[in-house]
Amino acid sequence: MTAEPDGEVEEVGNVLVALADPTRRRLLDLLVAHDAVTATTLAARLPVSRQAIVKHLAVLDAAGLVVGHRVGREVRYSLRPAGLDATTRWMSALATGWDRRLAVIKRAAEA
Amino acid sequence: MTAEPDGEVEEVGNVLVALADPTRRRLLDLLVAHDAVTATTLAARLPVSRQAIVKHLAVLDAAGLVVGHRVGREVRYSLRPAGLDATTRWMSALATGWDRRLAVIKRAAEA
DNA sequence: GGGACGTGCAACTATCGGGTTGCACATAAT
DNA sequence: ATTATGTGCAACCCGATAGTTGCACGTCCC
Repeated sequence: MTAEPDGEVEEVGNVLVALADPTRRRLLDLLVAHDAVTATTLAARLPVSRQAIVKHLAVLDAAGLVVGHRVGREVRYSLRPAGLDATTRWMSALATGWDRRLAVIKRAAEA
Repeated sequence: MTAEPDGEVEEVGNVLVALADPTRRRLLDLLVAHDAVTATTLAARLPVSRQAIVKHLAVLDAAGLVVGHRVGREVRYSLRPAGLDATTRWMSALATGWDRRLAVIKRAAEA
């Protein structure tokens, strides 16, 4: 009914899963502060091992929220703002959908 | 620095975790279509048992996305649109924060 | 009262996800 | 050439979670 581009729904799912983890959210915060940072550097600022960070970055990358590009022997990770777009849209659409639905119910209740 | 109301961040986390599960999302969709529905009814429309549904509804309730009120021997569940508000705000703030940050970086790169 | 229907609680299983350690490999730096 | 630093890969541990089944209890209907 809403004419979804189909792959969109899976993309949103990936982003939601990615954002559901607190360590991953902290990671994104760190990336806002310092762009193009290496996994090792990030690990120094969080209470988990570098490999844990790498796994998290892989999840964020799969969700399209982050990219890593190689510079010599190190890999610098950066944010990817466009990765949030679809999910932000999905979420506000959900919210307005709920509100509209609720309005209908309320109106019906008053009849 | 952003003067968060503190408990807000945990609330957002709960909502993100709740939305991360596909079955839970389908459940919310069903609730948009039919308000004030019982867990048994919902179970009939999904490929999982009633108890699984009940657990999911408990998670959604803890996240503030849903409420159940008792009517006789049955419990009817309804959406709770306000539960989305904080998370929606959090997310668009995140998006605009990223964009601003990116703009700064771009400007610096051109200098 | 007695069946039917819906809910609540508990135990149990199995998979997934976040985290760890250990080591091999590649790229700098001296 | 040797050392140091950073990445990549694999095996493993453990707690959380999505799911199940089974049964007891409350409530409506005849």
